Amino acid sequence: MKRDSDGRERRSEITPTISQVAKISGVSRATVSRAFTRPEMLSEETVRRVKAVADKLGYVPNQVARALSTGRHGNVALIVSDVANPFFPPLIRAAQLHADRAGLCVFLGNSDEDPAREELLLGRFIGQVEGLVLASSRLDEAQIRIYAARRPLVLINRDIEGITRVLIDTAPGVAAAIAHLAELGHRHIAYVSGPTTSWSNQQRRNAVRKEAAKRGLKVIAIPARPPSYDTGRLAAAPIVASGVTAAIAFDDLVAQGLLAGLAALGVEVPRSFSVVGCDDVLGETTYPQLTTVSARCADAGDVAVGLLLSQLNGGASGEIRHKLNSHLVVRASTGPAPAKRRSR
Amino acid sequence: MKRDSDGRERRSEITPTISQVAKISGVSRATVSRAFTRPEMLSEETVRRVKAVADKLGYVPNQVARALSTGRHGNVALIVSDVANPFFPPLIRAAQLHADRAGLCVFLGNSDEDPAREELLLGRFIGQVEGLVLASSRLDEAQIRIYAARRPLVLINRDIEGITRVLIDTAPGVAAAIAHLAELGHRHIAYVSGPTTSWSNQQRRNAVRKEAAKRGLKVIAIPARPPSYDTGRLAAAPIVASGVTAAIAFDDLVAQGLLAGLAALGVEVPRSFSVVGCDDVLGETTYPQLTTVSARCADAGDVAVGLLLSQLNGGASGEIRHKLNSHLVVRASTGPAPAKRRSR
DNA sequence: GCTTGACATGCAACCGATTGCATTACATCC
DNA sequence: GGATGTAATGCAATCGGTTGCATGTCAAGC
Repeated sequence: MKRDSDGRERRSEITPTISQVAKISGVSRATVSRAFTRPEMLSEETVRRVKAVADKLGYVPNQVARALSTGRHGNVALIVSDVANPFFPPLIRAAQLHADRAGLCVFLGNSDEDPAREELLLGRFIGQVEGLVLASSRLDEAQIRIYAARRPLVLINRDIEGITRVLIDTAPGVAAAIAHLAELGHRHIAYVSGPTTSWSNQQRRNAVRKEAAKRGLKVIAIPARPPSYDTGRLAAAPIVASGVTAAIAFDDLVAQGLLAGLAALGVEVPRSFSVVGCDDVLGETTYPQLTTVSARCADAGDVAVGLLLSQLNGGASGEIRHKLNSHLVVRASTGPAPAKRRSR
Repeated sequence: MKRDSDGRERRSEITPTISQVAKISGVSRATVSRAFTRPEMLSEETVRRVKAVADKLGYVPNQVARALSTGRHGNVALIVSDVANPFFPPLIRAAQLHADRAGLCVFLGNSDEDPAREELLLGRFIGQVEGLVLASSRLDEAQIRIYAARRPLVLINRDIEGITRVLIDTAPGVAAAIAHLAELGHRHIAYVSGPTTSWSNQQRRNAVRKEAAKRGLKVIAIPARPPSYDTGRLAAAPIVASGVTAAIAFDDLVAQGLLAGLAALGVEVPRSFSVVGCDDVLGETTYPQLTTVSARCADAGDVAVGLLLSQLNGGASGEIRHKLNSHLVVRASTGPAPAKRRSR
């Protein structure tokens, strides 16, 4: 390596190495190494002397070199499909926190819903992490299996047999939402659906259908694709036209758009129409405050990292399929079905 | 290193190394290395052959080993004060994207507004990154200088002399907002203020005062601390009581809360009251859509990484104080001052 | 035919740690 | 006194790459 050639290298001159510490304290490099990693092997006197020298020099063991020799990097990677989607920040935050407590650094990757980009990131990360968490991965199963064979890997909201995964099971919450609407007198409702390929959307749609059938409600499906504020807003017109008195949306963003669309059409919520969201990431900040299904996204991040850690520590690597249940959070966007519509 | 001793090591056996590729393609390790880093030194035929073998084996150069030998890690760190604050995700996303394009991996740190935690993260990152970006750092100046001496470092919304920094200058946008309100006939407005110690809040408050004085508007300040949806909502009552006809909030979250508070009080926006936000992170998803000052937070992330990169590539490391200007985005939460109030 | 040089490739040292296996010194025990 | 054990430390290989400096090959030039 050419040194002294530029600013970066010059900087590293003032970063002391194990050899310098060894020389100054008059011991071998091995001893310095052990003073930090296995001090019980050395005499107290030696440890004290070496550490004193290290302190004076400002020596800190080089993580990179250590990783090369031990294979332990102290890093994990988290790849999400879109940092800016309000579903992810709480998840990221929780994952982060858990990793921090374990002394691990977190690489964050943003796949932008693009499998190719996701794989690129994976390739860059895999060599410098101990494990990976993939949230809402769009990669095909075969690819995921290849990476999972190389490093411990945990999936969030992706259901692949044999790979540790955390699934947010919104079915109970959605069922509760339908029950809630039924009790309020609604007989005819809409499901504003998300991506057809999404595991979450399938879950939610099935839960809506099942519970509605049980309660004798009629359900129509109106798409909002891709799920966003705008597609939610645009769904308002067909929904109102369809004559339903309530709608349950694929996620909070869609629900929020729907709320705006309804307001623009002069439909008052919850007086003349009820809206239920999903994920509970915006609920308190909409007007009216949104009744929604709590998806516990923060828990998902926390649990995923927890499972990863236990796998790293040689925990059982058997089939783990962790389900997070959900519940309904009733706020102000749902109310009794309007009489005139109900009688229709 | 003891191999075969546990799952992790066994896994790494199937991670191909440069030696395996070299052996199979019948060349030296140096040649394989060059096939990836300096292919122009080799014959086309050799490069093709080596790459074919590498592809078949799934070989990817080990970043850690490369970093050890070159001193270049290919990583940068981004530390923010709160991932979950809507201001940051767009910033993170943009920073991420820029780093990605440069082939760099991003460590994300979440300081949770805690200087001690921030320093802990910094210590963990510093040894394995080429540079750092600190957004809204809470660390004291001396600490920041120490780290900046070890690695290229860029600050966002923190103004420390001699350290490269990106400052989001919201003054022009705020001034435009005041002008906008003045033109709509408002004569008496409120500034819903944020944290007193915040650089951004100081900026914004001063801009409001200055422009209002210029236009002969009266301004009162109503605090919303800490800035949040809830404190914004609670500010609605005193604001309405004060008799002003418009308010400009410290950030979008506060503005959104205010919107909700006003609606709860039966005050129609924008018919009888106008609201302006700041940051433009929620504007399109509120109802009514929020008129707000675009703070270009995404640009801040992008520019910060850009500056970091140019510093890494030996660019001028002179005093850089990059200001991002702002502009007003007019949506639906502002309108003409109500006649009855104006005449008051 | 021999020098010259460009081009392609290999050799081996190096980056900064960790760690299995000596080696040394000294105390203990028979 | 010599064998044995144990605690403290050093030696040197290793992790997986990069790179300065040979070395070898072949065609062009004289």
